[in-house]
Amino acid sequence: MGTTIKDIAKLAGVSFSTVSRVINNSKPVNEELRKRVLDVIEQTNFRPNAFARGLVKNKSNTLCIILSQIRNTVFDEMIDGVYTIAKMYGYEIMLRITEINEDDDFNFMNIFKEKQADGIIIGFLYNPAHLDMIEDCGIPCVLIGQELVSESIPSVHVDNFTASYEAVSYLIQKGHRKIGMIRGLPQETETGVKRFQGYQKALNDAGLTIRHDWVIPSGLSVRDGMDAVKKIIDTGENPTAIFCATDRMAIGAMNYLQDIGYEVPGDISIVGFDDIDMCSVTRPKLSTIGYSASEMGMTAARQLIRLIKGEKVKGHTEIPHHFKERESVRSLT
Amino acid sequence: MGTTIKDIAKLAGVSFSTVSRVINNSKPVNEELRKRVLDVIEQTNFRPNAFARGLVKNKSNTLCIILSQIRNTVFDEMIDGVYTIAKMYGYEIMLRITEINEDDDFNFMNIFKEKQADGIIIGFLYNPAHLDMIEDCGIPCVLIGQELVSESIPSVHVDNFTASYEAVSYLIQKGHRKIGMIRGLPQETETGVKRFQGYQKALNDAGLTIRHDWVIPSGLSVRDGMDAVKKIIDTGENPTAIFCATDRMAIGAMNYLQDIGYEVPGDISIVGFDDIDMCSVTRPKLSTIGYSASEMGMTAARQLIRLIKGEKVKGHTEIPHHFKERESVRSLT
DNA sequence: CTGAAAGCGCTTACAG
DNA sequence: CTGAAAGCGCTTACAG
Repeated sequence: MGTTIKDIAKLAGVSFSTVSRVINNSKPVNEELRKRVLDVIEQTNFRPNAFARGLVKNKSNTLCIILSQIRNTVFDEMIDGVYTIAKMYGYEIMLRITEINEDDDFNFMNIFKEKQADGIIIGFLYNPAHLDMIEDCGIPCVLIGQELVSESIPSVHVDNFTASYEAVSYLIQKGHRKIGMIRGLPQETETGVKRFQGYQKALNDAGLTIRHDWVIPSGLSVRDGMDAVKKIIDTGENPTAIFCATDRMAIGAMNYLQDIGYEVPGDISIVGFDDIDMCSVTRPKLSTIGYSASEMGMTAARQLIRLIKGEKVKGHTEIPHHFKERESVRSLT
Repeated sequence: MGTTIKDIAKLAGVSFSTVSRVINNSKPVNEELRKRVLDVIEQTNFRPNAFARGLVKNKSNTLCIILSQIRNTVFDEMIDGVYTIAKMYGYEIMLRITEINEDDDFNFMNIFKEKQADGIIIGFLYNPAHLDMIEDCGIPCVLIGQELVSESIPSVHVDNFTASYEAVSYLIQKGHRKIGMIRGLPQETETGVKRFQGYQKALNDAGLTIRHDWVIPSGLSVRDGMDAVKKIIDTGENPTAIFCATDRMAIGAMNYLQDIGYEVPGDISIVGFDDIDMCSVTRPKLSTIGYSASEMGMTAARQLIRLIKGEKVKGHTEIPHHFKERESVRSLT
């Protein structure tokens, strides 16, 4: 358990500089010595201490991912993507789940200062002002899923605004005029804001006005979606369609409506966002906006690794989206 | 960026031993000096290098979680639970996703040998023989979600066997005699094996024989569930009920059956396992076995931290389960 | 190609 | 209560 390079050196009858060299393949070493060292390492099952190595090399070979939450999001897929790439390049992954409103909020930078990670993928940023601080520190870092504008910090995301615009325009094209929205809590994510703005723009462009009591800020879970539609129904007048900022909300909404005797899409049409696997399994199947979350994760990881290596990185990468027409929207025309 | 303890010491006009002492609160320090040091730390935004600290203290304050996959599982909730507790005790979290059949398989021990983590939560173990090696190494480690027997390695899991037994017994009690199962790939998890054994026992106890062409090994996703149920239908004779090892499989199965014109539960009843949020949102709502995955994560984290601290830990913790009766089972009596 | 030495940034006995 | 010194386990110039 406490084997060190010195032990290996002694057993192999060489200096520990030599051991280090064969471990790192950093300098040519006589074949015979190399073999001796390798044998001993094999036998003792030796692994060099990452602290000592990190201390001198000043890098940890780990990537940190900062999230607000892992449940009810599409982050599991993203993490999967990040992991796939990280592994290829020999990086480990560290997770940091920072709840909103926590003092912990900006402390994630410490993980970098402490050298625990070589770079950070930020899936969530409460305070955009922090961007400046990150820029100043020169920390290798990429934003994922968010569209905060920063010249120097790369980001990977879908064009939430356009995607939402298209989805709502689709509803309008299908003859809908009374369109509500279940949106993310505006304090929480830029993503949520963009999705709302796309909705807003689509309505405006069609000459429709927003009914603010049909726009419900909500948490992201199925349960939250249920609660949110209820509020819309409680206004006493129903929209003919509801655009939801996430599929989970949409599925919750659909479920609640059906539970109280409405037909979807007969009475009210529903559109979601994310295209999670459950969308094709609800009745009716959910029309939604699809994109690849794992692709997002992979791209973000690639960018970050380049950044760590000091390479130049293209500023913002857009992950393609597409509207998935299924069964949850009724044509009114 | 390169601030060290020495810099702080110089700025505060004290020795760096003193700086270290105020940082760690390890020894009494004169109030005035302490304040001076604290001020400088505040100003410079200093954080001690984790490598150096880890090197001397020989601990990393991080917990590693080993998983086979994060998608299509209940691991996002578990991770959430682990995180909650880890944070309370000042631990960071490191993720390791080890695909099955990888040479990487057992290499996860390296992460411990390299001192990257103080302990490991194993959510997946390909080769039970590895348990012995873990025991031998004396690595603080707890098994989560798995029921591999080991005297010395604690585990946290639901009683998969009993839970499955109860679910299938419920079906039998409802008058079902022809009961199929969509199970996990037997090579993959102990969990899957236990769930199958519960099914087996329930059938045996009721004097029913298993029709092996109605038992389909399958991946865990919705899509996999669809494919699996197709195989059952393709036998030409239908069971009246199908027990599925995960909700996702169950939801996929239900969906496929409905797509090809069957009624659930009219023609075929379906039962799942996990009680994910989507269960109450399908039509019909899915009857399933519920338990708290985040509770599992929390318990595992607590056990692991105790283990790390050298405290005695109770061997195996069972997370309670309960059958959730909803709408996907028809009574045949 | 190889070894002895310095140093990475901390913590912690050891003196005082 | 405080400082100087040793040491944690590596890597990497520096000589040879």
